[in-house]
Amino acid sequence: MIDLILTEKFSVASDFAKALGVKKKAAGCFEGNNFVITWAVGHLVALCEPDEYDPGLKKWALDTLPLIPEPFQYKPIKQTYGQFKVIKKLLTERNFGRVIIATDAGREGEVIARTILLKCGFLDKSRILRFWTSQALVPEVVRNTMETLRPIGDYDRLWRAGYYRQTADWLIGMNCTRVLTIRLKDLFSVGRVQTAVLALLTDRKQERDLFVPQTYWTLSILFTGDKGNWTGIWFKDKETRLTQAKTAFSLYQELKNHPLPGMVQSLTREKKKEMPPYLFSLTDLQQEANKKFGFPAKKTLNLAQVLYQDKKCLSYPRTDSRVLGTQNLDLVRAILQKLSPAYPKIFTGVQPGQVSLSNNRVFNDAKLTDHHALIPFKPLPANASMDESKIFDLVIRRFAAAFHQDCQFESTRVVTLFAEQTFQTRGKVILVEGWRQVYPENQPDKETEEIIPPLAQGDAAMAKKVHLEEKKTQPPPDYTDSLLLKDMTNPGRYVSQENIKKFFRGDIGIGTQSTRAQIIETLITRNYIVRSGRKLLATDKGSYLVAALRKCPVSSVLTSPEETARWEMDLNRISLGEDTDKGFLVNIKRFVTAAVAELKEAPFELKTFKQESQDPIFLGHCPACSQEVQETRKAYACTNKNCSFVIWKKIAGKHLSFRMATNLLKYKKSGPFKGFISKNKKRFPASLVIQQNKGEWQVSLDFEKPEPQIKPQAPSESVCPVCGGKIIEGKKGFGCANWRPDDGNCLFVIWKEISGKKLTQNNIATLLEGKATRSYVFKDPKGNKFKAKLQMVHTSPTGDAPKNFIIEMLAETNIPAEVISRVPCSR
DNA sequence: GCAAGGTC
Repeated sequence: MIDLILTEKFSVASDFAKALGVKKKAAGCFEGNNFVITWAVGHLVALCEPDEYDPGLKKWALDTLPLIPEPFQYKPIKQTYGQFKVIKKLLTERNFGRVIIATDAGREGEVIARTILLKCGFLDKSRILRFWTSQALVPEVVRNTMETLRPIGDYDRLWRAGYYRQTADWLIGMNCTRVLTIRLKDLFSVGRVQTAVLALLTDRKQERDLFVPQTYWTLSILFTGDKGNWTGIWFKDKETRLTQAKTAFSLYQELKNHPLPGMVQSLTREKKKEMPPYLFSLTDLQQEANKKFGFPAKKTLNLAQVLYQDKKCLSYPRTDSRVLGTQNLDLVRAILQKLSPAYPKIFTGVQPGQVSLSNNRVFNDAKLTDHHALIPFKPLPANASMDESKIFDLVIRRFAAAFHQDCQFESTRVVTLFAEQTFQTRGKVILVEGWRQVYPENQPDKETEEIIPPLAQGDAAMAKKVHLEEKKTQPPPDYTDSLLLKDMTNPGRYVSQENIKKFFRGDIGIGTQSTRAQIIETLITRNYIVRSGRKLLATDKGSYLVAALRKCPVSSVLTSPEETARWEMDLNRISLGEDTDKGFLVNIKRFVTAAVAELKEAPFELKTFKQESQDPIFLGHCPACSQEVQETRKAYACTNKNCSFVIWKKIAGKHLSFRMATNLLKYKKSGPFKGFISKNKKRFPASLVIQQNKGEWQVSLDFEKPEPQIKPQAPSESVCPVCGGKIIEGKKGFGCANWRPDDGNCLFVIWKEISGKKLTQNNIATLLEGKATRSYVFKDPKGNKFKAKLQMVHTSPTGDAPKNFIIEMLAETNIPAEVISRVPCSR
């Protein structure tokens, strides 16, 4: 008999095919060796829209609410109908011995499988088995798990929890959105996740608006003694702040005029350890990329998806886990072997002893969720973009760090007594770098780090200088993607009850890995929040919605992360079978009915909202004048008023996406694309080019065969990556034309000669594009020859200096490989 | 015109 295997996505199906020796690929499935392996594309089946129950519900009207379908119905999703048909055909036309469900091991995976089976009318549970593992699907894991298939009935509870999640979200979303939109006369979407997240943002805004900074003072003394200098900060009862001006100034005077030396009162040295960070979950990666590079959560997800799907060098990115399964030890060994020679500096400190199952910060089955942590599979392919390589770099460093030893340091605390007051000095000396050697840029700054002389108790301390500093208390910071993701993952801090708090920490969040980035974008498109630089700020419209809901005792629950996370906890209990679950949906229906009734009657004050101005997003630079090009309603147009350059969004009947326009600007040529429509309504393919026509820069269609990507021929056709100015040739380098102080004093330059190698114009053009050159021979200062590639990269160590470029010299074997040396792009 | 959850 032949068995059917159904996976959640194509990549998993191909893992199965490999493990089970199935070669032949039929339409929409693999077949051979007594298996047919097919796949879903995430959800293939969705809950019906209101008007699919009743066409009358197309119109939004108060008297049709609440909408509570009995029973709920499912429909195949249009976009993936093709794959649904393949599965349906297999299930109905062929007689399989067993149907093995191998969707992801979690609640949504169960929903995906069950709704497909339901919609295909395949209900013979005796033949359905569940494949269940969260380990990385290397062939051995697939084969082992195939030996321990479970009856599908074991997962009925999980399916029920998933069904409740799905229907509860539908009921809350459809009903509350409709009633509020009608009552407030403007589109106001409401949902279990989005509204709770919005409330975090509006609360933060309010907190900051109402914040009154308090002035306080700190006092410090630069002490000097036989052994050297150290700075002590005044403290009393663990408090270093002086809140009264009078006290602060009189103490300052007293210390300044104090004639006698003080002495070292106590000195404590403590050895401490810091364990390596956990491997990345998606949210962790998004937070880190946002902090380091300012990437929005969605951008990081997209980049990771490309690295997983196209470049195949990262594992599946949408994961909640920070650990791997114990069956993946050999996989880890193999990966380390592949990566170590490619990135020797990063992997040199890996401890073989840490690559073992006793390292339960890495290998921990109990902490595995649907997927395992995000890890690298192989070196980054050479065709990766700069942004992709940044993400990859974060992941391999995390991976390497996990197998290093702890960082060990000695922390020292000195208390100095002076004028009967106490002063503390803290120092930290790293004894064993351990995993921190993977993050050289994060080392404490040698110059600012206090180096404490080898003091001993009783040493005399002379005051060299007394320093009084006035400071102000700070409000909590505005949300960024990073901070918001953190609070969505860990809403524990919003929970008042201590016992629940524990459970929330880590285990329960608002939204899921796959959707958190999307939720942020949804709030933006609904005009509830705006992006301003790296910040995410609630708009008046967002604050108005939250305030309106909070006036209503029942509906206000939606604005409470605590309450919505509690629902999530109930669902968890249902999936574990720890709860009689009958009440859940009844309660949700009761809630929705009460909320709708309340919102129908509530006395709202109507307000209208203008669309708040967004920070414009630039596509690139204008070929005519080098100013920024920006998206408008109908076009992508130059922001310079005196320049008429424009790329229309519709050309010959075809819509140009933001991405297409961006590429077109960057390479002056993009495509070919299908789907242009001629005057006699025929469809035809063409490329888009930007070229000069009678002195005017224009977009036109090009029917020639596609050429490989066009590079700027000369550096002078490129623009300065710092300020967008023209690049001009100087004696020793190509630099920014805006170098004069009056023009912006831009100091960007690429020197014509680097370590003995003279760069060609082509080299410089390549560098300006952000790409790596081919390998050349260079000479170090001692005259030794070495081979390397050059690539210009963007450095922003603290996030405060966004426009700083350097040229890295990369060892020739791999990209982004070992950086041998760096040359700043600055005069 | 609406949710949240998958995957692309």
